[in-house]
Amino acid sequence: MRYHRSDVVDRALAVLDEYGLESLTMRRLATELGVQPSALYHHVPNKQTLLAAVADEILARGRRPRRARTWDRRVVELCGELRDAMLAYRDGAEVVATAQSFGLGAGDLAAALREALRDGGLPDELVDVATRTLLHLVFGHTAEEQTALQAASAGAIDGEPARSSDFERSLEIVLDGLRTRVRS
Amino acid sequence: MRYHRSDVVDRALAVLDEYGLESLTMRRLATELGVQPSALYHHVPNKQTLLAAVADEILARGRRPRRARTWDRRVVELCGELRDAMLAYRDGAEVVATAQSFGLGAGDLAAALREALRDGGLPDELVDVATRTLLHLVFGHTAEEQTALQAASAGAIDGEPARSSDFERSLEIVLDGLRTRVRS
DNA sequence: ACCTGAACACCGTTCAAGT
DNA sequence: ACCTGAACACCGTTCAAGT
Repeated sequence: MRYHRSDVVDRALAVLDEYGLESLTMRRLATELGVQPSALYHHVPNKQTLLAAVADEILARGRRPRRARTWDRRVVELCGELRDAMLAYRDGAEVVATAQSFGLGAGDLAAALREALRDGGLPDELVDVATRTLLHLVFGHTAEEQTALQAASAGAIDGEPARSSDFERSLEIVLDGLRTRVRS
Repeated sequence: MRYHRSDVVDRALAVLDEYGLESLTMRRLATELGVQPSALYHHVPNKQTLLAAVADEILARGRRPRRARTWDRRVVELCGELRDAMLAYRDGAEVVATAQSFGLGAGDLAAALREALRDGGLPDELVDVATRTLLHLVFGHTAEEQTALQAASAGAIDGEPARSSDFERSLEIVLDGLRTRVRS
């Protein structure tokens, strides 16, 4: 039973998806792998790094072809890819958002978003702000949506069901703001 | 040395501001109050509730007169109040954002935002989405800004300094999107 | 190179008992 | 009403030692 780093990350993602982030402990993961907790530190320097790797894996598994031709359709496509990737795993939004807040992860998506905005003719000094605005929106909305979804599936249906169309509508508001600033 | 709930919350906020969220443990707080950990459970049912109360206190201390007359200036005023309130305490953004994600806190600000948007003539079906969009933006931006500020003050100046003007510019993008939809 | 065993320094929470 | 003392069931991480 000799493992590599990728085995540890894969198993961590499986534990996350089945039992949730609060159950994803180093000791629990070790038990799941049939190994002592200390053995994990041969593959990963610490838990934070492991979670960043899990976040990257979530994004990698959610990758899909990007075929939109106009800049605004491309933004919708990229934000949708990010949202769907996070929704595909339990607590995915929280894991990815936290990792990204430490400066890790989502680098590829962010770069692709920036490129779409630049190609669309958004002034250079607005490209970075707009990219961050869009990312904050996707993270914030998806985390809220996932919490609501998981609460609902756990039987606690309190308040609004947080409809999925809200995401698109929120995105459209920001896109309208961006269109105002695109050189014609 | 007999305490009330407000003493516990106040001391928790002091510990948060001085040592950070990761140091705000029930045991640490108990030591700070000169009391056994178990004594805290007389004033608060659990740590999550305590953190929600700390979040509310942060927002309460950040309250300021609201005097803007137009709906869009009012939105800027409210978002600025929220941001400044969170920035005033170490890890404030994370604490408030987390508490709000559990459906607690920021209720007053959210209601005021909703009111401003409705008064501004935004269609009813967009008021809630727009409010959430604005809140996600403020939470996301402020958390990122605070992380950068704290990293910078700790000596680690990596990457961009996350300029404060980005917040206003991000807000303006969303406001432009909203203005598109306001009935004239 | 990868893992075990044992330890260190912690957590949040409960509960009987005291005043 | 508020607190102590003691316990329960955990954490992340380190490090000498084994193969």
